[in-house]
Amino acid sequence: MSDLAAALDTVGARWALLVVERLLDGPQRYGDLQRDLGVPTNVLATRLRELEAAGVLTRLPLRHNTRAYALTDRGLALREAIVALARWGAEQT
Amino acid sequence: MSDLAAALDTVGARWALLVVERLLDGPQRYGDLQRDLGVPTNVLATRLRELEAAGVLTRLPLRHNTRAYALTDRGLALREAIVALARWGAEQT
DNA sequence: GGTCGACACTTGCAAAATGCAAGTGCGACG
DNA sequence: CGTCGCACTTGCATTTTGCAAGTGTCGACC
Repeated sequence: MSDLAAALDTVGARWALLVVERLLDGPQRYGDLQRDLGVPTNVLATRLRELEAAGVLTRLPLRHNTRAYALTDRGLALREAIVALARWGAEQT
Repeated sequence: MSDLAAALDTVGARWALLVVERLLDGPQRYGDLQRDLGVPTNVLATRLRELEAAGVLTRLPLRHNTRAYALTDRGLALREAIVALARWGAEQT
């Protein structure tokens, strides 16, 4: 499997990169991600589980039933790729 | 819609970026893409149609019922993003 | 002139992913 | 004790993806 295929295998699912992009601004809570992105709640829960399993993000317990999601170093390393893709998306010629 | 969401809207579908990556090496024929990538033929046909409609690639007629797919400038502009993603995928720490 | 093979798809259908709406558990607060 | 906010889960319809087989066309060969 090529390197690109490997990358897409972990962050190629729908909403995955958008979640990571949102977390580039710092840790966010579940409800914030849901409202900001408009992602269906069950899909968000699935993605967060997958991205955590892939070592892209971690859960930070805040209070009782409140936690925040934060990028790991591996997650932060996606910044370049996300910026490149976003710039391409902005060039609607 | 954010720039990233716009980008993913056109190249976020499964196999789309892998097709583009393959075309970075130069124009390829349908059968080549299919064999090299292992993508299901109906999905490949759909992606090529979508990517052509999005202005990412064009069809080059070669002989009778043979044509090649080549990236447009807009398609070539994806190189940076693809390289960044592939490098991230290669860093399996 | 008929047959065969290569090429680029299309079609039919099953499986998986996604989306929507409603429901669940649980601690805090009144 | 009841209600609220938060982080999910669950059930089900819709869409996407994948697999296998079939179609049309043209050139080469017999």
